[in-house]
Order: sequence, then structure tokens, then C-alpha cells
Amino acid sequence: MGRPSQPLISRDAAFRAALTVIDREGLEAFSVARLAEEMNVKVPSLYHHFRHKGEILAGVARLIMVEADDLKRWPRGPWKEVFENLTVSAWRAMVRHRNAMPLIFQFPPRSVVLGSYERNINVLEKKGVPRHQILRLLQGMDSILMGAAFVAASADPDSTGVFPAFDPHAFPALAAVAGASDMNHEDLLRATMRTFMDGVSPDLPEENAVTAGAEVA
Amino acid sequence: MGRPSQPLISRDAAFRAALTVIDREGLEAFSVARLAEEMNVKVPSLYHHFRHKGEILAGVARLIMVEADDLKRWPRGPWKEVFENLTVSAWRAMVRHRNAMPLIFQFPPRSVVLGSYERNINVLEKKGVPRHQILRLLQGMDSILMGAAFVAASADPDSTGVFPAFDPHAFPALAAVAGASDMNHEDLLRATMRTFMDGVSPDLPEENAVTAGAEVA
DNA sequence: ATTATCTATAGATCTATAGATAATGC
DNA sequence: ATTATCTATAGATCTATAGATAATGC
Repeated sequence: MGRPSQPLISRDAAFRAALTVIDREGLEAFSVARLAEEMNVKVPSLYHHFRHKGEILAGVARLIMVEADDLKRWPRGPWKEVFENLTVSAWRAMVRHRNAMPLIFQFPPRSVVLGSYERNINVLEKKGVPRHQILRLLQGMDSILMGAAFVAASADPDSTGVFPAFDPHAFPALAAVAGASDMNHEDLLRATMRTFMDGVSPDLPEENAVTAGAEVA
Repeated sequence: MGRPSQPLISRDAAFRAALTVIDREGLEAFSVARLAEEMNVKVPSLYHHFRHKGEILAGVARLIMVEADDLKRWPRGPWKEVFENLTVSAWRAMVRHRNAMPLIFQFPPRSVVLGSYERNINVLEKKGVPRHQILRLLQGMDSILMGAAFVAASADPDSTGVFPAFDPHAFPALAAVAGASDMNHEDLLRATMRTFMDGVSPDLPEENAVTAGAEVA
């Protein structure tokens, strides 16, 4: 066959195809051979673009974090509301690619994460959030986001609520309090974020005035 | 050789040996053959005790969560303080076994988690925490815990602070705010938990009195 | 008779490389 | 001359099973 007129493979296309395979069939099912098949290409051709399998997997992890971060465009509005919505978007991206979660653990895309922190710091500063609160806020939200993604992604995708099906006789106290709540994972994430943001940055009347005046496009 | 007088293998011993291998050499390095070697035993002998590899890995995930939960003994004292310390213990257990993190994702030990919720609900009720706050509190803390474990476990184990080494010229805003803070992962977890707990359950004077009187052994 | 080990091995993968071939771009 | 594909294959693993063997416990 020899070299084709149009390249059949690009690194980016390979990352996307790999993610598709992982989304559809799970991380265990992924292999270089499986990826080649998905791209209608032969295995050694992929090794022309990548040194080893780990390079592909790291690219997939990066792709997901870029997708999660890409939505963080900070439209105008009160920063808590905007920040909450953007974090939910990031959470959705991670849950959408739940099968790939271990990759984000194994190949943390540091530059993407650092870039996201950098921009969010700048926006929060412009929005008038006191400087000493900013790092606290971002790091806490990051923990909450990653935890919620981890928990939701590892949960049974078919179950409606947050808890898996359980025998109420075996866990009576849980049955009593869980029965009262019908929150899903996303509601829970929002509630946790709001409580946390209000805790770090209480809505003092003067502060609201400052924040409202310091909004950013 | 035939059957030995004393059994060489128990399921529990196998789980522990597997965890040792994973802690020491990583999840990738784990195989049934590697486990057999670690236990000075042959591969088919392990298949006498387990149907397949996944059964072993699920047991490892369970073992870690039991270790994380085992410390939750609720000594007497103000519930926020006690709850914070117990959550830090659980976090430490997970970070100690960071290499196994993907297993907790892949084989979530539901019964252990449900049991932990059940007991914690009972204790918080006895400590006088208002009923409607309890589920909110436990679920939020769970997210924060899992997120902090995920983030800390995927971080460079050698780096001192929370952020990986980065070029301050590339991320100036981050450099400015991060330079001011010298928190490590554990400090950060504690700060986030406190903020969250105070947010869900503010320290009203009357409530403090009730809580103090309702402590549990 | 049952249980817990072993030896031996089937059979399926899977990663990665060597070397041929044909299109491209200087 | 370089680049991007292919064919062919080495070589390493890895999971799991079949069947022999010897100790146990009824």
C-alpha cells in the first residue's frame, strides 16, 4: 500500500478514537489493536505516531480534561452562580467519560489543570473575590468536583438516586434518612458546592456590591 | 506435593498479599502469577480459592475500604472535630494505598460504604445533629474525602505542596496566590471539611449546648 | 470422599519492531 | 530523501483449565 495521499492518522484523531472505544467498551477492552481496528488502520501505523501505548492513554486523559475545562468560559453574572455551573459542566464531562476515570488518575494532565487554575484565579480576582479566599475556593471546589465525579462515575449508571439499591432492614437508619431525600448526583454536587462557597465567602452586603460592580465579560 | 497439613492460602491472606504487591510495585505489575510468587505458591492453587482475577481485585478494594472505615470509632468529643479526624484517617488509608485507587473505582465495595453510612447516621443522630442535616453532611463529606484522596493520590508523591512544580512565568497569577500558601494536602482537606461542616451546621449557641450534652462513647 | 496443593499446558492476547512499499516535497 | 502506510512476526505475558498427588476428616 505505501504512503497514502492523505494521512490516515493524526495524533488527535487517534486520541478521539481511543476515547470512543473506551466510552463504548470500557478501559479493559482498549488495546492498540482495538484502536487500529476502530480507525481502519494497522497496528504498526499507530506506532509511527506514538512511541508506546501510554502516550496514547495520556493523550486521552488530556482530551477529557480539555473537554471539561473548555466550557469554563465565565459568562457574566454573579461569580458563585457562574462558577457552580461551570463546575457542573466539568463534572458532566468526566461522568460522560466515566470509563476513562482511571486514566485521569494515572496520567494527570498537569498543564491543563494549571492553566485552568491560572484563568480561574484571574477571573475571581476581577470579580472582586478577596485574594486570600481564592486559592481556598479553587482547591476546595476541585476536591468536591473530583470527588463527585469519582463517586458518580463509579455508581451504578442505572440507579436513580445517589445510593445503590440496598435492603432497608439491613440499613434502617440510612433507609430513614435517604427515603426523605430524592437528590440525584448533580443536585448533590450543587448543594455541596453552594455550602462550601458560602462558607469560604459569606454574602456580606458590602461584598455583594463590590462583586456586582466587578463582573467580567 | 499434594495437600499440605496447614493450608498455604486463605482468601484474606491473598487479598493482603495482593495489596502488598500493588502498594510496592503498582497496579500494572499485579498479575495472578505475581501474586502466586509473592505467596510462594503456584498459580493454579490460587484458582482453587478464586474463580477469576477480578474476584481478587474486588477483595483488595474491599480491604482498603475496610481499613479506611475501621478507624471510624467515634470517640467522645464534639462531633465536628471527631468527624474531621476520622475522615482524615480514611483519607490517609486511601493515600497509603494510592496505587490501588482505580480498584476502588472499578469495584466499589458497596456494602462497606453502606455500613459506614449507617453507623455514622446513628452517631450523628445521637450527637444531636438535626436530622435534615445528616444526609447532606455525610454525602458532602464523602465527596470531599474521595476528591481529596483522588487528587493527593495522583499527585507527585515527592512534591511538598499541593501543586506540582510549575514555571511561575507561565502561570503568574497562580504563582502569586500559591506562594502565599504553604498548605499540604492534609491541611487542605481539613480546611475544606471545616468550611463545609460549618456551612451545613452553623454553630448556633443553643445547638452547641444540645450537642455537648448528647455526646456518645 | 473431599480438599488443597502441584505439574503441565492450551490458547489467547498484547506490545513493539524489522523491513518492504509507495507517495510526497524539496 | 523523507514520510506514512503496510505485511510479517518475535517474544513476552497472562488467564484459566485438566489432571495427578497427597493430606484430611468422616
